[in-house]
Amino acid sequence: MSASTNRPISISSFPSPILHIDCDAFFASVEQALHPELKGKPVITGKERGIVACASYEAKVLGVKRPMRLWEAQKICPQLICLTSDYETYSLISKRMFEIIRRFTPTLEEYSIDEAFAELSGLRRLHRTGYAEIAWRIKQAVQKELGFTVSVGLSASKTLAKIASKEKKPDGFFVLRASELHLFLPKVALERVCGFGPNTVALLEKQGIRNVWDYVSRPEAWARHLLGKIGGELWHELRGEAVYPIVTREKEDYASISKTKTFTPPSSEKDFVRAQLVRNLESAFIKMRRHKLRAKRLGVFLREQDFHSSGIEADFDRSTSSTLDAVRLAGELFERVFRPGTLYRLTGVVLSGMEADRTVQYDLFDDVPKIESMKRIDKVLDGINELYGKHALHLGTSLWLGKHQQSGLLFLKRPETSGQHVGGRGDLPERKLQLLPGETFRQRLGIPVWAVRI
DNA sequence: TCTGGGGTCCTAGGACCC
DNA sequence: TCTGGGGTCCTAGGACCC
Repeated sequence: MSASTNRPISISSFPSPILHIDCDAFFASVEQALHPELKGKPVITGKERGIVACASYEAKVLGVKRPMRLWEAQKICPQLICLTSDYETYSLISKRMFEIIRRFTPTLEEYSIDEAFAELSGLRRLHRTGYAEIAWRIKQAVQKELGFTVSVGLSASKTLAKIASKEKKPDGFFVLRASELHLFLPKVALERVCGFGPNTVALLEKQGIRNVWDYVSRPEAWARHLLGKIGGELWHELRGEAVYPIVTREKEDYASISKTKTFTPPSSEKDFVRAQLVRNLESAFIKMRRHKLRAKRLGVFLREQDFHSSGIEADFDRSTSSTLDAVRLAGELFERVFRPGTLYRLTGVVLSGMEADRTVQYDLFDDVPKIESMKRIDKVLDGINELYGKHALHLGTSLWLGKHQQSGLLFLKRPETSGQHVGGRGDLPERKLQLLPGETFRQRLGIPVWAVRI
């Protein structure tokens, strides 16, 4: 179908003008704005993870992409400047951007650290100009005050505005009127729709859908049947009928916290994989406690060499913020997921059912002294780890000790902190504790390890 | 895109209950 | 009793996003 034969979708041109603003290479741009000597140079962030988290346009031009491995990027581009991510600064700049946009319109959604949606309806009188001009002024204000470019799209729905902002990236400005959709959408590839991932695109192509116009030309019922709820919603959004509202209230808390880690080479060694999992569990709990939350539910998953993953979830007896509390359940779930002989490349934990860790409601059967003691242990643990680095003090289970794996012990791997005392109640049989004196670990691992009985 | 890490939401099918 | 129909809740997995 050629564009000229398409009939316009008959709706007013801007029922609710929606702006999407998207920073260009955000992390790298912030670095360049803050350190002018980096301007015009190929810069990436993500050094601490060994991957390219964000590449400046100068780097992109030279073929550096996300998430390329660092050594690969440096091979392509020897003059590449690699920086450690500084999320605190990025968040600060992000907040400033949102504040600038809020000077123009209060209806703002902080969609991600470098993206926002805003509603402009009703603002023409206030600003004494048209929607496109308001959008242009917002772009100019942000760029002037932050010192880097952003791309702006203006259209009739969030989905269309997002397509529009990508249209001329970087430093883009694009107004997509609903009255022009029949001319524009035939040129838009399916994968440009936020919500159409690789699988959906493949499915649509099998149905003979080759671009977004093809999609919106089919009946809504067809879209809903093929792709479910989201299929129907996007069908409307792409026709300029806004379905998704601008969510102005700030996201208050996490719905879930997860930690995953890939290890190479893949392993089928059960104790090793379990150690990786428990390490993730520790990290997730540290993060959760930092945000003063506790979780009701724990999920555990393993990813195989071929990227297939499987996992299960279960509830804790009561919601908890204590790592020690969670180790046993994590172990049980692990036993149910782990399949001998399978090569795994990643473990992950997901904490969900989050609530504020304030009011403690002990019920009749809770072991109150034990809960209190675990809370004290966590406090000491977090304190020491803050002082000496993450995982300086950690659970024995997250050390890989081959067949002599133990849980319920904490290990301190810095000799200088050996004087620290961790209080609490022991709940392991005495003989298990005696099996593994610190000296044994020291010999086995060749690093100073201090077992602390709990 | 042969693939890092942290999130959200949806759904099909099973369990369980009238 | 092997035979309905239907509702709700849960769960594992999928898909997608940044």
